[in-house]
Amino acid sequence: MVTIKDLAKESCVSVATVSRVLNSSGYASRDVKRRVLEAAAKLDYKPNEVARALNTSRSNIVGVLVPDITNPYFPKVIRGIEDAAIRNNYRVIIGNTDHDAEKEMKYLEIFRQNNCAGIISATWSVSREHRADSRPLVLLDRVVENHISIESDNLKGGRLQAEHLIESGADKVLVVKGSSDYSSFNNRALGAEESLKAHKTGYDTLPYAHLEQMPDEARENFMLKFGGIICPNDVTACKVLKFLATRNIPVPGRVKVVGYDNLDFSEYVHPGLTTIEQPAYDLGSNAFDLLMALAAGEAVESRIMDVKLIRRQST
Amino acid sequence: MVTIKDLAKESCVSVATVSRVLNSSGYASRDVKRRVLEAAAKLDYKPNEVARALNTSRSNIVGVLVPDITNPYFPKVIRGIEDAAIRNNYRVIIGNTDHDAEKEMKYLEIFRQNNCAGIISATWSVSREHRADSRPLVLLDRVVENHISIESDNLKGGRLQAEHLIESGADKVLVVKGSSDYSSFNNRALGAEESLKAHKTGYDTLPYAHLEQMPDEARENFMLKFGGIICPNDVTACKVLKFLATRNIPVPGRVKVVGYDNLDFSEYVHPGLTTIEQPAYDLGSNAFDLLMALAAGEAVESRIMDVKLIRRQST
DNA sequence: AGATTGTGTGTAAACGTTTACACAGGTGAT
DNA sequence: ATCACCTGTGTAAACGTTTACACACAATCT
Repeated sequence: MVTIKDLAKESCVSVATVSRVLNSSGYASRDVKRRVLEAAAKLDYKPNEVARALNTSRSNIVGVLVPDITNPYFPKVIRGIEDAAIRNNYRVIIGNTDHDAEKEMKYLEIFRQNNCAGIISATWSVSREHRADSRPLVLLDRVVENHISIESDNLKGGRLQAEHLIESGADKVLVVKGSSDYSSFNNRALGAEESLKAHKTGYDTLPYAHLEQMPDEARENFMLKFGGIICPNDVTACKVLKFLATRNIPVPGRVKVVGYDNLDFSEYVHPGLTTIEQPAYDLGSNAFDLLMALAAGEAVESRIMDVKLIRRQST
Repeated sequence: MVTIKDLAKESCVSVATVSRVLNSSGYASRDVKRRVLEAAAKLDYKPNEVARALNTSRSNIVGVLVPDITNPYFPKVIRGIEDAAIRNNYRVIIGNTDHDAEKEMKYLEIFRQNNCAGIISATWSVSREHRADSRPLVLLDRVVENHISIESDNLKGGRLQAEHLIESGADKVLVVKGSSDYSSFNNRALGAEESLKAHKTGYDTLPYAHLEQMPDEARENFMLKFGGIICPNDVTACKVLKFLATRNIPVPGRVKVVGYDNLDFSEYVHPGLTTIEQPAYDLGSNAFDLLMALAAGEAVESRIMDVKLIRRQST
């Protein structure tokens, strides 16, 4: 491994000077600068990030916490973070928490042990434990008092879902709910209910978990009471679509279905899934930008990103 | 941050002794052991991984290279790696290479700068550049001479696809090919063709890229020449399914479709996709185990994992 | 002329570990 | 009694950086 010492020897200056030239901090004469830079190029010098992190107590690694990378919503978000990170010469360590507070804490500890520069978290119980830690933190898709967060406009998304169904002529609507642990799911349902009430459209709500455990016969009968179904995300919507197809219930003829997320494969199911697009990738890259601003001590504000309706054949 | 020095002070021994106790290396009296361990518990000491990595020139981070985490096949693999890593007190840094050799090199450099313990790579051009590096390397889903690799049995998978179609009574079969840059895709097609020949079943092959750019009319007519379609992966299969549904071609009545991967959503498309399941998660965790064995200097051999047919309604 | 300021460079400490080496005391064999 | 060896502990160097501090010299100001 070629170190700063090799450069010092090669260019006949001290390591301090080399460091200063490389980081453009402090003074250096034209000639010395040239010599150091040439030596660095000649020896193909790359600074050791570990040594740097040790010295400055701050690595260029950011920790990212997600419930489960296997959930198809997250890869895009992560890719957004990763790309932004690399552009800024940062790396990303991902932790899957499985909604488990203990795993979260374990990862937080790991991030600390690695002198991570900051944390982006899409899971829920962090904030309390995080208080002991002074590392910058950006919350993704969940809002907690006194923390910077970034999310998409879930209320609006919910409203769009409902309005679209109403416009498409659905008489009575079923609002399928996601896990109530997440503010994002709650807000989507809230937005939808708000619109349905405003338009005086009849509706019912039901957590997906309940729907799933109903026997097929009962589930079919229950669903047939509605002309439109609002789902908390596309995965759920696809399961609903699948069920309806299996029971030979025409979509959108008999019942219309609208999802949320606009996952890649929502385009490929049949009928194509009408859904709300959230800018998953941008959510990730903006989260990273916020984190950097935070780390730089800038005044930053939480951000809400816009969503839009994607019309397809399921409505 | 509580350091080894604090422990030394607290338990009235030198830092060297503390380090030895903590790592169970070298001697230590019963009493000293107890005092150090108690101090560590009392102060909630966690070793700083950066300092350790600097000293030993080996961090407990492994680098993972994938083409694109957004490709739905990879999250499972990565999750497998991640879980195995955490179990062994390792962390994972992921790099998306987008099949770009330059990005690969950049990530390899980054891994080096971070004193990474090893590399798991699912991309193609690494091996040549890697030679300068002595870091342990495990190749995933691709085989290269003189490198340890792990993959699923693509030849067998291809055979299973073909045999199943033949059994289901498909007269003539279309083998849709994936990118020829990947040995995995090539082997799948090879296995399929092998079986088709053995059973004297007529077939044709076509890269998916070609299929995709045909006008709808022509594509329909072309597809209707076959009773069965073999796809290189589930994403492709879903696109094909979608096209057939749009053109009102009955599946499996008129044409049967078989995919490869058994992604989560393959169960939720309609009709449910018959496919080959590869153990993505286990591929990942086994890759990590191989890497550890390699790093420990053990003699390890490349591994091939079994695949199996998942029957659903598309055939 | 002397004081002040700006520029350029080196010395050495620090970050938090691990580990080679030295040394001391105890045990058992000769 | 001498030697060898094992056990237990401390000192200090090393890993590759950054940076506080000191110093030297030149230019500018009074």
